[in-house]
Amino acid sequence: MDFSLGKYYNILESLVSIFTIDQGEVKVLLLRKKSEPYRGYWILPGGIVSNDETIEMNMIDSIEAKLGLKDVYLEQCHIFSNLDRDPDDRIIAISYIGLIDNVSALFKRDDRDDIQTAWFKIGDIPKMAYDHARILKKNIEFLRKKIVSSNVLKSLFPSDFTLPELQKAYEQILNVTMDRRNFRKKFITLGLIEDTGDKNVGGNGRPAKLYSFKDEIKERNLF
Amino acid sequence: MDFSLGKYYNILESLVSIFTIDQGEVKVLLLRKKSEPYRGYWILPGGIVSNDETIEMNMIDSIEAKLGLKDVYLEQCHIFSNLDRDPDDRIIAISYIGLIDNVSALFKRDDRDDIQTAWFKIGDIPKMAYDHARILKKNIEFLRKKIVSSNVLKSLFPSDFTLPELQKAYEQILNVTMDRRNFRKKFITLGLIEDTGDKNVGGNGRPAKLYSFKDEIKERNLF
DNA sequence: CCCCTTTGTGTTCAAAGTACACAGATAATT
DNA sequence: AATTATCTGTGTACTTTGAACACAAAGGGG
Repeated sequence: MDFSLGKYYNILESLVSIFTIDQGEVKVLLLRKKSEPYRGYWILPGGIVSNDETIEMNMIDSIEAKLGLKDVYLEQCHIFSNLDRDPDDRIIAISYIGLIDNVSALFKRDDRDDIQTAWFKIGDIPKMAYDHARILKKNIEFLRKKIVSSNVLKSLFPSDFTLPELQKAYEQILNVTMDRRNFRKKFITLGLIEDTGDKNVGGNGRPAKLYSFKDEIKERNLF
Repeated sequence: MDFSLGKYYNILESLVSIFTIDQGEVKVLLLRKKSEPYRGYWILPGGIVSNDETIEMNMIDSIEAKLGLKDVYLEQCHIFSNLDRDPDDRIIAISYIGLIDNVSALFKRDDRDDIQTAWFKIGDIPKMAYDHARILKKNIEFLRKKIVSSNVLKSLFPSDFTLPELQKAYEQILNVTMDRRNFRKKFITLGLIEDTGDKNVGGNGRPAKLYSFKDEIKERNLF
C-alpha cells in the first residue's frame, strides 16, 4: 500500500464525556466554544491525535492539559466517521466515556481565557456544537449499558459512600426509580461492597452506613 | 488547529471478523498473507480508509472488492492504536464483527492470485500476523456479549432454521452446553421466533421444525 | 421533648431459571 | 416389513431470583 497518497491521511480527534457525582447529581463536563463556528455552543473535551501517540495517550494528555484532571477512568465507546460531521474538515471522532470521583474532580483547573468549562446534569444538556449532542447521547447510552453489566461506578465512588448515594447515581443514569430494600439486598448479596463500620454524619436524618467497593472493576451482570 | 502539520496525519485500517455457520460450525473468514512480512500467516480482511469515505463505507467496499460478499451485517467493535502493532507503519485499526448467513457466504469470490481465503472454526484459529490474533479474540469476545444481549444471530439464520442449529451456534460461541428443552422454551416464550409450519427433511433422525426470527435485530437480554 | 427527615430492615408473592427422561419421526439396516 | 439408530419434541417439579410492600431507628432542629 502506498501511503504517500494524501487520500489515506485522516484527521482523528478524541472526544470524552467525563462524568462525576456532584452533590448527588450525575454531571458531565463540557467546554464552551469561544470562536466561530458555533461560538457559545458547548462541546465535548478532546484533542487531535498525533501519529506518535495512542488514542488513549492523547485522551489522557488532553484531559490533563486542558482540564487539569488526572486519573480519569476511561473506556472507548464509539467512532463517528460521517463525512459531514464538521463542515470545514473531515475529522473522525473517537469517543470515550470518562469517570472521575467528586474529590478528584475538585482539582479541575480554573478556566483559562480560551477555555470555559461547566458541569451539566445529564438530564439537562445545553446546546451543543457539531454532532456533539449525538455523541454525548451515545456515550450516555453506553454508560447506561456499562453500569448494569459491571461495577464501573466504583470510579465515581472510590472511597466511602452510602447506599442511597449509589442508588441515586443508578437511578439518574438509568432514569428509573428503585426500591431501597431491593437495591441494598442486590449489592450486598452480590458481595460487591463492604460495610466500613463508619457512618455518614452531619446530614439530615438518620446517618447512613458507609460502604466501599471490594473488587476491582470487572464485567458482571448486576441488573 | 493547523492540520498542515504532518504529525496529525493518521493511517487507518478497517479490519473485520466475518462469521458464518458452515455445516453447524461457527467459522470466521481469514486471508493468507502472500508476501513478507508474516508471509504464510493469516490476517483479518480489511482496507485502508480514505478521507473521503466513512469507515463503514470502506468496510463494505473492502468486503465486496476482496471477498465478493454483500449484505454482511456489521457492528463496530474496538480501536487498536498501539504504536507497535505494525513494525513498519503506524496504522490505527478499527475492528468490526461481520455476520453473514451460510447461503450468502457461498457467493464468496474464488481466491485470486493475490488473495487466499479460508473459513476457520472459531475454536481452531491458525497462526496470525501482526496483532490480528488479539483483535480476533476481542471480536469474538464482543460477539459473545452481543448474542446474549440481542437477537443478532438472526443475521446468521435469516431464513428458516431449526432450533438445534440455533442452539449449536450459541453453544459454540459461548463455549457452553445448554439443555434443549430450556433453550427452546426460552426462545419461544421470548416471542423471538415463529414456527414456519415446515420441517427440515433429509437429515438423520426425526425432522426438526423450521423457525424464523420474527423481529428485526435489536437489543434485548436473552440470557 | 417533639417533629422532621432520611436511613435500615424482612417477608410474601410472582417470575424466571434449572434439572431432568421418555416418546415420536425419519433414514438406514436387516 | 420389521428393527435399529439417530435426532427431535415435549412437561413438570424444584430452586433461585426479582418485585412489591410498611414501619422502626437515628440523628438534627426547633
